[in-house]
Amino acid sequence: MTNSTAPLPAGDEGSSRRRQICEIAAQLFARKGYRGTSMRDIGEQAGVLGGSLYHHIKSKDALFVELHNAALDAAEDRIVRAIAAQADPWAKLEAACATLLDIQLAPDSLTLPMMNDFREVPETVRDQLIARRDRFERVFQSLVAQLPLPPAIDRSLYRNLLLSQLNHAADWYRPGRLSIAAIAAQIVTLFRHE
Amino acid sequence: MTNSTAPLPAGDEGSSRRRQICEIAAQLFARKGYRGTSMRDIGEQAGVLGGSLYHHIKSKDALFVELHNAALDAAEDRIVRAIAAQADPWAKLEAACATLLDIQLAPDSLTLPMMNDFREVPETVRDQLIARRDRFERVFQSLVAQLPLPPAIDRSLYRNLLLSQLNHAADWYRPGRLSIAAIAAQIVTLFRHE
DNA sequence: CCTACCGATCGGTAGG
DNA sequence: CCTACCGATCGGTAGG
Repeated sequence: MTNSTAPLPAGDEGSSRRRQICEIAAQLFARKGYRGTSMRDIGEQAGVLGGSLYHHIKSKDALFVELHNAALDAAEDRIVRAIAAQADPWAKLEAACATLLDIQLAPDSLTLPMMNDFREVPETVRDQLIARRDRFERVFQSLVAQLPLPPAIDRSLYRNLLLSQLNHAADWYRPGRLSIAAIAAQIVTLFRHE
Repeated sequence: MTNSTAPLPAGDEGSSRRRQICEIAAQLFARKGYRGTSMRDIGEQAGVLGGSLYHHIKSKDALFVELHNAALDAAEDRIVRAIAAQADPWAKLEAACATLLDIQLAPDSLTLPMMNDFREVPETVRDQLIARRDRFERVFQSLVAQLPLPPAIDRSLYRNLLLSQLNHAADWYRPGRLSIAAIAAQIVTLFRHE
């Protein structure tokens, strides 16, 4: 499982160059964060000066929101498909976890590492990111609703804990020791209570 | 349980004013992050201009490292004491989790929310933070080593997952619904497998 | 602790 | 896509 389908929006025109810039920007944002990435950084990777990028994009804010939402669209799509291939509620959960983990940990991931940057981002941007993320998390809400959990477990907390676990895996993950699938399996083992 | 003992280093001289500045800085760093907090912001809260702070501190970097390490010292101390009050390995784990969670979620927490800022920080600073954090995590390493876990569970992964869970709780936690102790209990329930 | 400033960097724009 | 620049902000310093 790799992350090769680029989660980038279809450009409106002159789109091939624009896509290239978006890919570069996504990679930089993912690696160095919103504030840690300057327009000049993006320009440098693209072989132009920072100011020249404004022919293709409206603003840094708008670019980030666009990339973030496109990444969540792609992630949601992959996860929904992975879930559909399973029948058992626990199998569905594991498929969803393995897919999200794969997205978060893929070495070429231009996707979600920026999902947790909320504090780094201007308020107007933050509101848009949170709205999209909340929608994304509904997939997991419905997944958790179907689990035969013991009544003592709080499902809302359970969902938050699981998502937090998956979304921050890149903080501690180092390639080589355990496979991503093995990690997903261990997480689901931990969360499996009935 | 509150977080009232300020985790701040003893000043060398003129220390009362210095302590005050450190408290203000810790609060701002915790709330807005390393890059999101300017020396001028800290000065404003302290009633002086940004440049005036340099009479009390050497640099922004050094201030952040100092606050971070002092916070970890205080956290480690509280956790070690909480563990010592318990005999059973699972009870020890729950005491440690409840304490760390309390530190991370205390509304007046000037402590660890900055523990996860690693990407926001200059490299030389990052290395120092990581070294101190690794030492902190040894407490949990020994805690996990004492648990009667099923052999299928990877203890290194288990520790990383647990710490990630506790350290990022502030991302989703909203006061009012579940108590911090209740959340800690649910986390330990999830992680309890034998 | 302030005034006054430094060199660097930022997002963004005008005008070609 | 570049040149040339804007106003703002940053960490930090000299000199008092």
